[in-house]
Amino acid sequence: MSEAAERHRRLYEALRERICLLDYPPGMRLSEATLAAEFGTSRTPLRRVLARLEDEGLVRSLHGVGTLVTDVDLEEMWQVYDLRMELAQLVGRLSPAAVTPELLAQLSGLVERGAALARRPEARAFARLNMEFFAFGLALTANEALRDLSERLYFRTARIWLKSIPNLVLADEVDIFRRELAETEAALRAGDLEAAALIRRAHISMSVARMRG
Amino acid sequence: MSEAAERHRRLYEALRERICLLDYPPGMRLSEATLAAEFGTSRTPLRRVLARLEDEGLVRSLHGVGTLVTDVDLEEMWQVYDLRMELAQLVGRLSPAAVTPELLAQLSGLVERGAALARRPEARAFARLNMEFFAFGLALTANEALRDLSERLYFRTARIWLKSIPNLVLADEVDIFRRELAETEAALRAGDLEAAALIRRAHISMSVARMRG
DNA sequence: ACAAAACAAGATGTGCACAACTGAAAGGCG
DNA sequence: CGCCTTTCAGTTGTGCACATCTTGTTTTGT
Repeated sequence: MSEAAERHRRLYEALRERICLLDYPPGMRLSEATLAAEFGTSRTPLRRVLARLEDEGLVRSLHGVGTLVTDVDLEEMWQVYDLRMELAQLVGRLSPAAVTPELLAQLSGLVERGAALARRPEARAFARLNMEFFAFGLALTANEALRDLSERLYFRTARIWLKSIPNLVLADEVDIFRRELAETEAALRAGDLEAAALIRRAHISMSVARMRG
Repeated sequence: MSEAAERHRRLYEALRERICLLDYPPGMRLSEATLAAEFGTSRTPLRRVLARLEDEGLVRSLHGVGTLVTDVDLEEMWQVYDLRMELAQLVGRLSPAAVTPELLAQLSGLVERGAALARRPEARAFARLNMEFFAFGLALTANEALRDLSERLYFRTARIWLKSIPNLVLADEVDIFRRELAETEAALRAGDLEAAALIRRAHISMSVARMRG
């Protein structure tokens, strides 16, 4: 990968994470000049990154105003969740990947970190772990288009989950998440990818219900 | 919409159409300077458009070489078609729209143009009609994310259909397309959006089978 | 004659200066 | 005091010059 592409990916993932972890809350004004200075580039490559984030709906640039972090429209987000659920289930049906020992080992690592999180619950660490579990789920399908679309939708909705945490009981959420991890591990040990996908869908559905309630 | 955004959309749609109608065949080298001159802008806004096309996988920019129209990797495309079929079916289930008289009138227009196409079959006109029918299909769901994703995938695969036409019998394809239009019209007149979605999925599936065969 | 090196043309990537625009604060006036 | 106007600081958008890179050609040395 070229040096320019490398930098683009680095900036893109950094900004996306800051937005999705609410370091840059909805409505916040990002300054191209400031960000460019922070990352040690000029505005030009940075603008290339912001353009991508804008195409993906995470920011919106207004001439003369600034680049604003988009707000999450709840009604639209529930629709996105509807779609995410369907895509999650498709992971089990479209080009399912082989369940390798490496994959199981990776999942065991997540389970362990889930246990650590239960001992000392913390929203931000939870959000990160959640992201990693999502990335793990993507590895279960070889359908690249499905992975791309799922990722796109995930990062589009990731913020509202973190935003809902104050209204929920963090410890309960961690417990539920750990159960999902355990269930997923059981399904994968049995080599049943479709079951794992259904579990994922079920948990997304229940998570939405708790957030809406 | 701002003037800049308007121009962006205009350039984007123009280039996307040229790529998908094979005016710009895979492998063709686009010159930023030439395109900018044609559209009467400088390279800067044009590069913003090319960046978007690159993020969507339609072109690829190589430093020192040029901006190349991507080739369609068949194995990947069949995966995309798998996904398109699922999304097409979802249109009937996720936030189905109301079947309005305007919608039916629009479909009647397409049926009429299908009849005209049958009298004088022509690949390019067929491709355009196909695109419009696709756009019509999107109007059947109110789920904006589903529309976005479907559109993305459609334009990602549109080229291989046009590329396969020489291996198929154009008149037969037109007939099949007209049958799909008629079936869709029947389903919508009955107010059965899910049936219309299933018909769409079935025809995508059969179309892929003919292209692969 | 051939191979390797140097050159040239042309492409995208970058940085900078300026244009266009917005929102708020300051100032003037009834 | 209230309201309109003007000014101003700050932001994104644009155009241009140049850096960097690739490829094909030309030149040169053996």
